[in-house]
Amino acid sequence: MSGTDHAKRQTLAAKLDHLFQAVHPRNRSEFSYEEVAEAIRDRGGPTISATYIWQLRKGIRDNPTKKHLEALSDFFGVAPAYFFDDEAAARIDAQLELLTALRDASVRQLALRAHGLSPESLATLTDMIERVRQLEGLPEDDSGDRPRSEDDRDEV
Amino acid sequence: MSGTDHAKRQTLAAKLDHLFQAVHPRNRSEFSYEEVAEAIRDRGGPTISATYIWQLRKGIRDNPTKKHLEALSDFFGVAPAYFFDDEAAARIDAQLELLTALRDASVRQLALRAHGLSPESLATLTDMIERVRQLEGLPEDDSGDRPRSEDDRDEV
DNA sequence: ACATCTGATCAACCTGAGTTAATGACTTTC
DNA sequence: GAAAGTCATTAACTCAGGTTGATCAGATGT
Repeated sequence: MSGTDHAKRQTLAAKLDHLFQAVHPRNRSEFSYEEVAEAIRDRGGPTISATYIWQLRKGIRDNPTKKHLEALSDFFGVAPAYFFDDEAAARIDAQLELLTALRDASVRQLALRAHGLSPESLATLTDMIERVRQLEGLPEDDSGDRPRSEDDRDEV
Repeated sequence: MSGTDHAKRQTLAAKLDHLFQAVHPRNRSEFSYEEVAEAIRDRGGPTISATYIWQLRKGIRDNPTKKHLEALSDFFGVAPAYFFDDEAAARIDAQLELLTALRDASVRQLALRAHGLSPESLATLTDMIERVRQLEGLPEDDSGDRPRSEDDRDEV
């Protein structure tokens, strides 16, 4: 809200933590640090130790090198800008949120069945869902976002 | 033109070199390494040595840390993505090229006078300029870009 | 209850990112 | 034309970025 300067409030650790939570294979828990490290090595990236990834996530180390930033952003399927620009991070987070939602098989099913309905019907249904959310005591939606799929990763 | 994968051909050194050439104060030559280092320190950035900036530009060192990338991109007035994504770099380069052109007082004058002319007249004039370029043996233009000014730096 | 495995955390260590100080080339000034 | 200044380049060194190996906590099996 305050705005003397533009960025930096969201720490690297927080962003990386968010990525761990948001992107991981279906019906599995988060990636382990070892898995991430190994996957990065395998796909031709630089060597990176599991411990170091942990340190970054916990905030013990911030300030990784260019190559490690590239490797991590590549692995999690986000642009390197994610770790710099907070605005870009917010935009990407919106997409990640969608992907997180789609990990729920029922939600996925619902989305698939909704495809092809008329705009009017969709609007009505969205209204109804909002009504139900209220009944269940869930938070209101305030995001005016539009999903985009640029490059599907195998894991989501 | 070839396109097995998408990025990385443009080295960090080349990009930094480009920045040095493109952005510097009017009627002055490039910034010295000491000037850049000092300016970065002064504006509250991390400490960075002139020698190191030189090493990065010459390609002796690539792989700077996050903080140094932020500092450099901030100083030159480009997004950090400039050093990562080649596509973003190309876009930003188009803007920088314009700014470089506008350092020439005559070109600036020409641009100002052209403002307000009808699209037809502008098209005709652009054609004529292209003709003159050919006569003078200058390279053809192949970019279909549109300038944008997002944030004017005091030096250009 | 014990053995084994897997993954997070800790602590000691090592390498390369980044600095400092010296050298040389090239101007400028008195 | 010698002195003083500026800036790119080199080489030697320091320290923080990053690794390795050990330890701890929980899960799973027998």
